[in-house]
Amino acid sequence: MSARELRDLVPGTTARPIGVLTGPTGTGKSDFALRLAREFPIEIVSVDSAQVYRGLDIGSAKPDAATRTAVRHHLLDLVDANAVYSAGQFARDAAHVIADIESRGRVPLLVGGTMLYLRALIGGIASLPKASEPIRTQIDADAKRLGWPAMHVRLMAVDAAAAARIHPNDAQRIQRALEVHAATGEPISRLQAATRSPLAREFLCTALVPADRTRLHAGLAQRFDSMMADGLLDEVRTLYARGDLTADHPAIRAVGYRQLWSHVAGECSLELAVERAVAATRQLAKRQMTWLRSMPNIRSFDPYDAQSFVGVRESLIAAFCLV
RNA sequence: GGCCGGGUAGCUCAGUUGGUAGAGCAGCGGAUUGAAAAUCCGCGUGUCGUUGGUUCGAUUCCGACCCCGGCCA
Repeated sequence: MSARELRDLVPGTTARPIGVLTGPTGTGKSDFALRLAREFPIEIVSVDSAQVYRGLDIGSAKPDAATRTAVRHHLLDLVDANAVYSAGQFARDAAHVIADIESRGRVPLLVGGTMLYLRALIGGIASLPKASEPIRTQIDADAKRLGWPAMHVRLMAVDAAAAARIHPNDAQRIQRALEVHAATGEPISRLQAATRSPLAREFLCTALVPADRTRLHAGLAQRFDSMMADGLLDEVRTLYARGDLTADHPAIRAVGYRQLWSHVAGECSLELAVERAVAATRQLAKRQMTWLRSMPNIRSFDPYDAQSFVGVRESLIAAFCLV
């Protein structure tokens, strides 16, 4: 389908659709994107919650300097490893970067597997207050005293709709809902109901989804081994040696980093840390595939099928061709 | 070769005073709105090493055999 035909199908769409290449970790999304960039005037917009952190290079599979010189990449190395980045920030940053790329006559291609970020950009994310340390500290203190189920009861009193959706054991979401209520006086469920997309654009979503999970699992183990060979442990030691980071920082909670961190901290053997890291990678891939199954209008290809590149290219071409 | 431990879910192990068994991890399914590579929810039939015996009934008791540790020769 040409871009023009697609525009005809979607009344009111004036611009070219935005191409998205996603899929679980370790399926070769970046390689596909780089190949496409040889043929089209593409700039890559990373959709990756770990690659935004400076200092997380090997374990986040961040493209190296040579690759970044050859093809321009965006939304990498945005913040320090001690910072807290977010889906809301991503949606804003991505919208700006896309506008910038297009203003220069180039074509953005979104590449990555952080599905919440993708959803925040495509489907939008409510205008909510950002995280507040003082409020979270207070909520944590109460929770420690009363337990999270009691905090869930408290949430039920101020926001029954949110409480109904959030499990009494889901500390993270209970905390966020209480935080938003404390900061705004409004129930988070009401604010979320007003969600709108920051970009009034169509997205052409294409995914690399392995049909054979056994093969994916073998590939993930292999990829972790090669990250270790590339010096991942030293990278984690360097982060550890800074002294200002803890296991609670989002960057250190990332797959691979978290497990090696606990080894560096003397909590488990390297062998066990590696085994746990590889298992965590499999679990991440599984959760990503769960997101993918529920995403409408997405075209999937098997990364292990040699013909898939052709399909992915065809699938995205309406986003790349100028009209 | 002898003695002692052990052989139960993919892995590590618990348990059944005899009525065919359950935890953690892994795996699988799901949710997902500023931590999301996060967080949370749900899913447990497996020749209870093999084979004889006792018994209404054996994974459980007894015998033999096989395998894995350890000690002794």
